[in-house]
Amino acid sequence: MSVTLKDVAKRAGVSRSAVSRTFTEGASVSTKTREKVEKAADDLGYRPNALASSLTTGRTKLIGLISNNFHNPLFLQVFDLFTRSLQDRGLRPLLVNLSNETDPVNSLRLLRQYSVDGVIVASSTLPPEFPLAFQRARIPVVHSFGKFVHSPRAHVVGIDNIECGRMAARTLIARGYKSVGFLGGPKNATSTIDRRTGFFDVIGAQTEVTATSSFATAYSFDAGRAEMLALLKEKPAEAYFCGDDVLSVGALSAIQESGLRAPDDIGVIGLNDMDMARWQNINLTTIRQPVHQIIDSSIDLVTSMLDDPQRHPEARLFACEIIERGTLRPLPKAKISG
Amino acid sequence: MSVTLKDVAKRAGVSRSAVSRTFTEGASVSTKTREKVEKAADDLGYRPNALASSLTTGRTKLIGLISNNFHNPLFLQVFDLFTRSLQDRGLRPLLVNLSNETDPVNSLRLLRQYSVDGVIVASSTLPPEFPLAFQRARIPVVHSFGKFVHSPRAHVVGIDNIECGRMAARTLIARGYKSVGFLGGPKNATSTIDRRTGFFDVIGAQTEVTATSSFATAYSFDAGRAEMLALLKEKPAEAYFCGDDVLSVGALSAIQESGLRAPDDIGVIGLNDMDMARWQNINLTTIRQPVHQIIDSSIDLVTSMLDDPQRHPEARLFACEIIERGTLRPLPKAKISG
DNA sequence: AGCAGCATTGCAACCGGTTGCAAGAAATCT
DNA sequence: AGATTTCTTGCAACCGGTTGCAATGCTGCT
Repeated sequence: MSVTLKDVAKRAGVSRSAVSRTFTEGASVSTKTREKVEKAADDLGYRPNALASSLTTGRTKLIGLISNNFHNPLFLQVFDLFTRSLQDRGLRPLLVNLSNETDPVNSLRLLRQYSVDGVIVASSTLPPEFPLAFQRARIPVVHSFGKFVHSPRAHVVGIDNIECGRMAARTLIARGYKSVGFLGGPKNATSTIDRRTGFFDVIGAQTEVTATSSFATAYSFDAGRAEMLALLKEKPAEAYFCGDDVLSVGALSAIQESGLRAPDDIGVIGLNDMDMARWQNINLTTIRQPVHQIIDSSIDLVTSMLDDPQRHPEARLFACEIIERGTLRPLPKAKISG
Repeated sequence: MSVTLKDVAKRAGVSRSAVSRTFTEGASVSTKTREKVEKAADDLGYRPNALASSLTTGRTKLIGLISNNFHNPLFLQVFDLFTRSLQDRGLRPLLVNLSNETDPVNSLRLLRQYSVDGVIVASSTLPPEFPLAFQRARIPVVHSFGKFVHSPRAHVVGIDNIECGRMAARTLIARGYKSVGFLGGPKNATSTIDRRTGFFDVIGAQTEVTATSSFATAYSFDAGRAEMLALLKEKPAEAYFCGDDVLSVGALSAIQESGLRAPDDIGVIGLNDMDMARWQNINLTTIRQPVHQIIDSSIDLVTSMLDDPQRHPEARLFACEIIERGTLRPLPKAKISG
């Protein structure tokens, strides 16, 4: 069938070990044998079988990439970056889609059977307990886009959702909105809870600003639209902080469908800065998650754990940034003191 | 480190073969040994190492999933469905991102090293030659979303782009548009070429309809928008068939930004029916690709090749469907004869 | 009881590699 | 040149499983 070590060894007239060594970084082979072997390998089109070697080396270079966010446009970027960065480092992503089941046990079993070197859990909606199952199995794990906690039990890298809530609130206040709303995702998602907490941290300190909060049933267009339509039936706030960009677009759609306009009638600020947010016909003001850095950092962490499995759990936070576009009214002109 | 066959064998007081056999479908083991082994395995938390067994069985249950479409929202659905369907059949997707390089050689090498059982190339922009590299290496391969040809050299499943072009043309004609345009993706993409061919097949037969064609530099929002802005500077057609939904949304954005409206001033019909197309604030009339069926069929094909590697190459076509939404003017009322 | 026939089991070889070890070859030193 | 050190190399065992084969145990039959 396929060309093996033995075939190359025979053709080159050397032992199997010699062939193995020519293909092993830093092993002791003379230039003469190396050349013979390389010639034979080239002739035969030999490539070492990564799986067979993993048996003795204990390294597969496979990284489990687990996610349940297959409906959020941001995650197309996320997958793109993850797969590219992993590839660039000689690692291969083994993708696990958690859409059906949130049971870590199955995916753990699966990834153990394939002896992945490490696991990246890429999800903002999975609880911090999820990655712990991998940790207990001694599999290096990083929770990417996970919830920040001060003393994490497993590595987590992401943003500070509480701080994002604060940023959103400050942004709305600075623009002079007097009645504002929080439109979150699912009530029990940690990201929703944290973003809301930060939002009310700041709003609560403002006596002249009133705030409401409501929750969409999912981080989806439909849920955002439905929730906003409901809000529009009552007296809506002047501006909303939506817990996510897709939610925001749903809300914007509801606003437009009701014959209103953003930002003139109602302001909206999202979170994520997904690719579509910058599209001119959406033009969403939002809070950008530094996706690129989160991903690079996650991969750094997981690879560093390959060398040092006992590495102490760490939480890495990245700052977010307000991206000014067209769905919030502009800042009032600064008063020139004189 | 991890629990192996030997550990279980020792604890159960049987040979390693006995353990192996209890975990092999259809092997001969007495109920008594099976029970002993299962008990021991449970106690120890044993799971067979899939990679080790692949050495002797020649099956890894790994399927290479290769794509270069990490910027098209449709592909988030595609990845979702592929990963789920593969998982449901006990197969694991090994994802390869071709964004950087279109060189099949590297990915071929990589996937061979991991002895994948089969490969699915999921891309509408890669040439039919690409999958052939895998075929030559005797790796079962299916080109999903690939170009239809009558005597394919490798399995291909997708839609008939020529027919889609025809459908688009007929749809525009039926709505009474007299000047229409084809707004394609990259000039040399096979999908663009075919869609254009079909479109002009039908339009060319109509004497009273005039048609133009132009090409965006990529299947992207920006490219679609840029191209439409350019078209709007001259005298634009009454309606456009855009080679893709993202392109369509870009075009729609350009139309709106120019103070025009769809469908009142200019009609647009897309292709794909990505998730966002149905969003109320986009509401794109488009041609739906039966993504679900294409994917299921692709997996069927690739798995059937595992059993019969010599299976004759086959092209599977799925019919597309016009999805009526709000970016084309309605059909004129049928005349009631009487 | 004796025997044929089938099911179960362990041995040992194998899958495609890696690696510790000792022996032989080459290089360096005195 | 001879002694010593360092490089190379092949042998053989091993990684965690699978599987053909022959030996054994069990069943049912006459």
